[in-house]
Amino acid sequence: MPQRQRTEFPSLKVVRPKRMYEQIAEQIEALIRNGDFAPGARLPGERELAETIGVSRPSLREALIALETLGLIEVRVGDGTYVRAASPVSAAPTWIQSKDLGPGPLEQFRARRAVEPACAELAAAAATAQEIAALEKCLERIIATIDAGRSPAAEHARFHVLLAEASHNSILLSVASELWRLRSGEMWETLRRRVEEPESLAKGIAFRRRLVASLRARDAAGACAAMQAHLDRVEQLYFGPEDAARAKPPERTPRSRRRR
Amino acid sequence: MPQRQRTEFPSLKVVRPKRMYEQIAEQIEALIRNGDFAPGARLPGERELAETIGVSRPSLREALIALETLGLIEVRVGDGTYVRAASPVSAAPTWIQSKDLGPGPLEQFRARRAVEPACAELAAAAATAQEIAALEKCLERIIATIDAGRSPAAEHARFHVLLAEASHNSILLSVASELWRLRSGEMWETLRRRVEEPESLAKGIAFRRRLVASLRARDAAGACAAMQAHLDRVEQLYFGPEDAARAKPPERTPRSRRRR
DNA sequence: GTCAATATACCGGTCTGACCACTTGACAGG
DNA sequence: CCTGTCAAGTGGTCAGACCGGTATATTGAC
Repeated sequence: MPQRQRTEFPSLKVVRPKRMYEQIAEQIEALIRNGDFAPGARLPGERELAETIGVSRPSLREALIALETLGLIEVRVGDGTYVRAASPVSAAPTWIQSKDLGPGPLEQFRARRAVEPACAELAAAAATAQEIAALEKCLERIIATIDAGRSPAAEHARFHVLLAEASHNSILLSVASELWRLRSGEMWETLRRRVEEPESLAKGIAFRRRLVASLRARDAAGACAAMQAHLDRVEQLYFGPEDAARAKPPERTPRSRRRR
Repeated sequence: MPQRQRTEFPSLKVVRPKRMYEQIAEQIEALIRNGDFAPGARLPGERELAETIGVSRPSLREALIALETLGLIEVRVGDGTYVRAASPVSAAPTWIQSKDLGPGPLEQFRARRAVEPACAELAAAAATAQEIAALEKCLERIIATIDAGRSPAAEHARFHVLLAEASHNSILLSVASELWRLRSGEMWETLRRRVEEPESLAKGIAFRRRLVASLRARDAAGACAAMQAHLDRVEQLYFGPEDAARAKPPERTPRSRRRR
């Protein structure tokens, strides 16, 4: 049962008190993942559930809304709350995971490696003239930024997100957006310096020119290959040639630390 | 301002009434994305904000919790609500997008095509013995389910999610989970029949055996190739040989229709 | 008997108003 | 100048109430 965080001594504060709705949400998610509530099953009514857990209806409601936002449950007005079909499949602990620190650089890069060639390939087939023009415009802006002596990191990100848009695939787009969003974090700051040298930047521009040309020519294979080559080069820069896809052991992440 | 969904005539019901908290969340997200509330800025107090928008505090709270769950804001107890540092990159309208109908089957499949070979490749390098054992156990369950004359769809999904887990890449895992979750929706019901014929199911089993063997042998290229071949075959079944990566025009999706 | 219209019980949606716990910052005392 | 205290403001939680929507049992007509 959720415990109200007591403050026996005002100044003794070990952990940040978990809000009621978080505790309830975790508890319900556990029940769902445990199979106590099967997919498609109907949860007890809000009033009943609240009483069972021992909290007020507003608090329970907040938890349900969090779970609904995460896509674990579905609330039907006037009917009831149902477990979404998610459970047998997604073993990913949405709630817990969404609260923790993100993946590391290498992990991000591996995902890029999977997604971006596909973006390039699809974009070659699906991109509209406007989208290609937008990519070219972005490329010009990258050049201008470099000429001005500033870091083109943001423009680079924009270029790749535009490319993902041009693929007309919403899933790839959302993954690419997320990857480049993560990449703007501080973790990459130091890594980035290695790439931001004149020679490397010039190669980046050449690659992007080649890519845009492939898109214009509707050359899917060429676009894909260009992206592959680019990622090969970047991987060398970032992670060195030894690389070797290290398989770290499961790595217990204690779930205690929180962002802030 | 949010409008209470009126029912002028009981039987005239055009759209499903949007719940208050959804309207409020959209509104606040729009304000954030518009820059009216800059990252790091503090939102007005709950009481004040509720009065400004013209809703009750509980409703406003529900909206804030939804936005917090999505990671757009951060609530500090006893202090206030703050806008999280959203990057300039992410153009993805989290809230609105997450509530809409998902992408179509072909779009989903294209994403699979990008993600799953990478999962197989990485898993060959990173999978632990337990994870490979779990995959084998799942494969056995698939066979048992087929022998029992039932559809192995859920087990198939589980197999691929387990594979994604074995890749030890949280991003690929979350994408794969999402893809297979979408796939359990009704949209695929009819499509699926084509694949669920004895001959096809047998090929699926053979592929999975081959894949697991590649993992055991730490043969990344082999695992990747097996997955590629499998996806080739499945693509034929689902979308026919003509395929040809049609570049549908932008396709205005009116965002009106809702699941259910 | 079958089927459609209706009545009703149940359920989620929303609101009011209140009290509690926490954070913060001003202020008085050392 | 530093420190401990206190008060104001903020989010957290609660209880209870009423509303409208949904599903189902009921009733009526055919």
